[in-house]
Amino acid sequence: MILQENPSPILNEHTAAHVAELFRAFSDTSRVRILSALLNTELNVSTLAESVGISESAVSHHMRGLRQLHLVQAHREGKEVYYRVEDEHIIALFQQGVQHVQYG
Amino acid sequence: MILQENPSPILNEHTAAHVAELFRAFSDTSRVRILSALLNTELNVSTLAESVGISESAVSHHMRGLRQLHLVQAHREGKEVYYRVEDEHIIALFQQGVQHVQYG
DNA sequence: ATAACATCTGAAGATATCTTCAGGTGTTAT
DNA sequence: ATAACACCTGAAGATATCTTCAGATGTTAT
Repeated sequence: MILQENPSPILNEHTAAHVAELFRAFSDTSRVRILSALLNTELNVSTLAESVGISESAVSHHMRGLRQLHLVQAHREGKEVYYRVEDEHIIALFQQGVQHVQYG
Repeated sequence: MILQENPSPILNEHTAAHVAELFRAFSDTSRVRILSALLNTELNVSTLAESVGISESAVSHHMRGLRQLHLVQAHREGKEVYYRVEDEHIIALFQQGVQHVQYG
């Protein structure tokens, strides 16, 4: 007897909310530019602010959100705080979105 | 002479905006649930509304946005309109986000 | 043509988001 | 201790987003 398995039932509210939260992290132009700058290297807040063209305060707010979702890691070096993308999985997810836009 | 190539410069405003727009499509709990329901099959608006637990009007609004981004395709069958995910690339991107949440 | 059903649409209100501003914290040098 | 620099934070205003509501459009059957 073969049990009919539902191939992928609808996500429950709780899981869906977390998935939405993850994608929302990538859903802002400034954050996308910040993350694109962090793909290969780690950078401090001032550098990010200058690269993206927004204030250091705005960068800081964005980084807090990304940090809380464990998408980036921060570490202090003297007066400066350097950020880098947390892991390769995040980079792959982000780049897949970029690729869809560029070569999709 | 070897030219130093910048491995991945920051995305320009225009491209970043498009990437953000793509991810924003996946950044809402209801849309995540809608898309999760559409992973294996195509479904009409009433079915989606019932599955997700929102009004048909709300579903319709969401589908318009997804359609405009070419993330889903619609086709009418009599009185009903069936939606399906546009292509495998979109499915892969979405599932990668789900996986990060579930096993990440 | 009319009725019933399925879907779509624009407007409106509640809520969330993003940036700026003003000031706070942490670090280093004098 | 003070100053200078880098970064963080909460509040506030402008803007965007999501759902609901009321009504429109499209389709099928009678």
